[in-house]
Amino acid sequence: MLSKRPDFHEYEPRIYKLWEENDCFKPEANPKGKPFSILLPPPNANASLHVGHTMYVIEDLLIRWHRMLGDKTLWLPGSDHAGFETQYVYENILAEKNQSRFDFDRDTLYKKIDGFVRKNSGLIQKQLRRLGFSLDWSRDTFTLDKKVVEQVCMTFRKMHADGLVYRDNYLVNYCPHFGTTFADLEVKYVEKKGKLYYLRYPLIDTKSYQLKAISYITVATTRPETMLGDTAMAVHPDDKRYQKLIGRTVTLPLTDREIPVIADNEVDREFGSGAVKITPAHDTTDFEIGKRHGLEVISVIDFAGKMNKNAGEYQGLSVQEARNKIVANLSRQDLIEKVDENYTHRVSVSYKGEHPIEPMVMPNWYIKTSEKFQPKAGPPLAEKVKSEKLKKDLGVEEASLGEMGLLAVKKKLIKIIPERFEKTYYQWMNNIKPWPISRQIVWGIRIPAWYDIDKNPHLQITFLNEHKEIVSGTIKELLKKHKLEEIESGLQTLIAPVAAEYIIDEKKPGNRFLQETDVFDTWFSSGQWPLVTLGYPNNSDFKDFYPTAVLDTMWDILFFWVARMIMLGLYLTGDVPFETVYLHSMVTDEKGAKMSKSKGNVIDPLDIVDEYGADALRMSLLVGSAPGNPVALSMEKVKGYRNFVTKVWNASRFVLSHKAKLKVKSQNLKVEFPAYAKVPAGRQNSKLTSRPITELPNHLVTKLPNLTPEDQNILTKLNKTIKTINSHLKHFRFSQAGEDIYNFFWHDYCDTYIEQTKERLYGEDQEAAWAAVCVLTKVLIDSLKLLHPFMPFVTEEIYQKFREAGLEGKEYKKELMISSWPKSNISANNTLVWPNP
RNA sequence: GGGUUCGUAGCUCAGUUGGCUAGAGCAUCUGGCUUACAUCCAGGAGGUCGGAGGUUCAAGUCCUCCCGAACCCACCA
Repeated sequence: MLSKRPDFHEYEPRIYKLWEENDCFKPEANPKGKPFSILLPPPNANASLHVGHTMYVIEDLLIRWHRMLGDKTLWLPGSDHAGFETQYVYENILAEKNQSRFDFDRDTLYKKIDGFVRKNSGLIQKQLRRLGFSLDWSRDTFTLDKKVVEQVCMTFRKMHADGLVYRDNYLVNYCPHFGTTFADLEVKYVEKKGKLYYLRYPLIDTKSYQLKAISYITVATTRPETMLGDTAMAVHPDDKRYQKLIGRTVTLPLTDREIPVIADNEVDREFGSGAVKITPAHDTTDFEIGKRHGLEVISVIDFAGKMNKNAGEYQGLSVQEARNKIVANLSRQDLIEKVDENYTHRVSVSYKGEHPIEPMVMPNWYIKTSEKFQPKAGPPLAEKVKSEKLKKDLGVEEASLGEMGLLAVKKKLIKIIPERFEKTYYQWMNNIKPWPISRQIVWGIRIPAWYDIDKNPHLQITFLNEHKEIVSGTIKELLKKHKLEEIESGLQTLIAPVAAEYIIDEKKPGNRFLQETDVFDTWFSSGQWPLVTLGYPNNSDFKDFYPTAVLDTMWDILFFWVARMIMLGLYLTGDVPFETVYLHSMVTDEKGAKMSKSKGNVIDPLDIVDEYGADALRMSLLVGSAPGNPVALSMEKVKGYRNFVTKVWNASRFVLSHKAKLKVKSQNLKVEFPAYAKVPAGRQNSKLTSRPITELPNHLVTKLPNLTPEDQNILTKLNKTIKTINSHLKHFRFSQAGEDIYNFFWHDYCDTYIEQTKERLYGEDQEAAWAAVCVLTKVLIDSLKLLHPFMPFVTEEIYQKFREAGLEGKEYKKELMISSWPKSNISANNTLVWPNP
């Protein structure tokens, strides 16, 4: 008998164990079903559960539903090494001990972080279990597992062979604080108040007749210190004020250099003086302009954020110090026209820690995304690509990664929900830029490229010598004083010139080689997630489950992750990695504000699970949320669904108690519960005659002659509900589905139908009571099934109680979670029909 | 600058390809401790669906403009 209130603290862990021990989470539970799979977006290995992860309940909902439909269902878990994020966390720990990454060689630092991650991993897996997630833990994958590293390196090798990999000296978002570059997507902008300096650059040739009235040109800048790297001044070609100056030369103050005045459309005539200084080495726009005009790139800031040797007397100063000194010196020469002290502009900062980004020119590894290519080995693209739709549009034989990614969605091979994100996706894919895949950190998969030190004497090396002192220089110079073994074992960083020769190999190709110290961007490895987890190319999981059915994630990583998986999936397999992309809600606090530590409004989902149970939390996240829109999580809402859990519990308690009461009497009546005796005329020979009512298709049940109009009514409503819920789930309308089953159960079943049966249940007519219990049970069990994907724990617990009480029938599997989904059979005009015999 | 979305009851939001008197939860008011459940039940009040025009037999839903809010991308030297 059920207790008066559900004790979820007691049954939730017990039920999860029951499922796990009976292998319910494995696809082998339905070996003959058609494959249905979802990959859990891998959380950071060292992370603990936050409220964002709880939205994966959508995946559990889909997975549980399909499992009950009889599909061979796989939900595959994993965790991500989260390169930069994790190193960031670890460096903070080092800082507490007054240490930094510079105190260790590369390999030692890697091992320390590895130890840290291993110590902290596993926590989130436990927490995901508490939410009831039916993940197949036997297939758990970590992005630094051997098989993953091997595949990622293989992919890189293939891309290199296909001419998609290149190194370039490009202006990158360099963060001097972390010592690494960031992709554009990883850079944030913050509003900052600063000064706008108006600098005068003296004109040469002022004696010329037309120009004698002008002795200098003024430019406006927020970064006067970069003037040392200026290689031109630019004006708009149509700007009348400067027309005559185009092609002339100005002196670069504080230096002995002379720079040309050029014309470029990028220049905004309205801004400042309409003339702009061009520093290709330290500004994105300037870099582009410099490229167009073939300007020299003079870098004046080094990777530590200090002025370098090109800065002359300012060498060694920090950027800020140099700025002060330069402004003072210019001022002395009367070359500062004015200073706007209250200028608001947007400054680029790293997304973590918000340290200022210093645009820098340095060599990085890139993937070509908009150049057409043709695989060097294996079948040509057009043959390999599996979809006819895509093939047709790829043209005869060539396509770029970006084009393939774009077409996959345009041709509906992948559907994005909500649809409006397809437009955003197109916009991004149409303007796709080269993908920088190298990061200057140690925590990640090291790029398998090797430099022959004899052929590349200019490799720039930083290492810890045997006395643990940092030594820097070119390899050629360093080898004069140090042994190669000493350099290699103490290696921190290696920067190879763009032109450096290298070999791609997973193993060291020879004694006199050094490996690249950059690692792959985390998204390069997680971009291959569907392939590495399923065991591309030969594993049976890959054959069974690729392409996966649904990819569910928050919209903020649509480009970081989803787009990359699409491109890499198509590139390697010729097929899309998933058929539907579902972009779920961002969970906010009850006022709709984003949760953040600084705001102090962070809710720990496990606190909610402790107080109200996992089922209540799950329901709160599923109902009232629309894809792509935020879902506000309030305690009031959770409480409401906790009440619903109690309601389901009590209704079941009611049915179970009457079933128990009946059992004694039914023996007197010689009627075995819940078998039924009466079948409609003409169906006596049916196989169905000896089956319990709870197993019968609803359209048969409603025809039973000993049912009342109320019974018929609830069964009809149940049928309708099954039908609409199927439709909602099929179309990813989880919120609607949840609301419908909630309403059906609470209002139709409990408030209306249960009340209607009381007269019979408490009456004298045992046969009538028996019929009522039959229908009560039938509708309850079907409802538990419909509710199960939403609230797995309480429904399974109740189901187990019914089994203990003797719920008979072949169809009753041991666990509700692997039982079959209720069937509806209602024709278009909503009347019940007989099937053809 | 380019793009997307939102504005529906006091609050938080649903509302599918346009189709019966616009829904839910919470809050509120009235009445009930009826032996499944007071974490409950029965009932009520509360909305000119941001504003104005248009398309249509029919508009919360489609189109145009306006007002207000949020977000994404690019980026200001």
